[in-house]
Amino acid sequence: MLKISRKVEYALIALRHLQGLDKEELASAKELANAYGVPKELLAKVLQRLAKKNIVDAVKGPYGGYRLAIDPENMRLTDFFEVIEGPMGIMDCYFDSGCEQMDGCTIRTPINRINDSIRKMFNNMTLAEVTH
Amino acid sequence: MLKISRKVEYALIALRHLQGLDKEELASAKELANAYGVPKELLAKVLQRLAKKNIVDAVKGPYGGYRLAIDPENMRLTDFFEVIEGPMGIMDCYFDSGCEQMDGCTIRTPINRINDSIRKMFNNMTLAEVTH
DNA sequence: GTATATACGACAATATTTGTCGTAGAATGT
DNA sequence: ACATTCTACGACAAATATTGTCGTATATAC
Repeated sequence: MLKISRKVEYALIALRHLQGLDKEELASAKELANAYGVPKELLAKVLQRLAKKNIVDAVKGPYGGYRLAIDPENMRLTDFFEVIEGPMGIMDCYFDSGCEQMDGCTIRTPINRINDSIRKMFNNMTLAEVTH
Repeated sequence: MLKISRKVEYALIALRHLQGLDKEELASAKELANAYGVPKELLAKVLQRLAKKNIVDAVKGPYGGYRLAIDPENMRLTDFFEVIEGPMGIMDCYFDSGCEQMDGCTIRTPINRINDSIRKMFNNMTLAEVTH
């Protein structure tokens, strides 16, 4: 329960690496995958996702790769997580969904309070706190 | 990400119900399952787990069932969650495990900080806050 | 002894996550 | 022009985890 996914894990590792590079310096998916023993294709996909949201810049072609596009100090952990996975909630019914028990469910409200607490917590943390 | 499981959900619903009963009054797994439209066998298993940990009392035989054995005010949410699922951590490497990247992993420390924050949060909440 | 409940392990079905593959497009160097 | 090396992206396969079911044993009430 309450696990973060590999994708998030890979993203954090990659970002931490990018953060250590000189400005403008690039690292390719292949490079990163080799360096950390992580499946290249999957890591690439995660990076593509981050690129789409302008968290990293992607440079195509030979000598291409990725570089950090934002200041980790200014990125809330909530937002970061939600770029990679969907919306973050301790229960599905928080955001969607075809839950049948809508009426019989007696714990929705308290559960949502927990949800809010977690969100609040992640809202108060920046990406920098994880990537160092 | 960060979802609680059905099992926990069912447990909370059941406990909330038990809390509404008179002291000594019992509710059977069947009753609860019907009342909330939840698979009986699974709910039963969860209740058995709670019984084993003396969170509820189990009474066998006809007219048997379960009743609350603790005061929800005195039960940390962390402990409750961990009765039903295993140890709670945002990443597996927190508690076990056969993670290969032990050396290459650069984000273990910060991730553990997050872990601790979540645990701290749940430690400061009681079961009563969810079951009302 | 029969009916009804918990206890519990084994197993099946489902859903989710993780990982792989194939193909296309963009930039670079020859 | 063309080969190389990278990103982009969708489709699919494999692995894992969750959820749900079933069978059987045991305790209790009547």
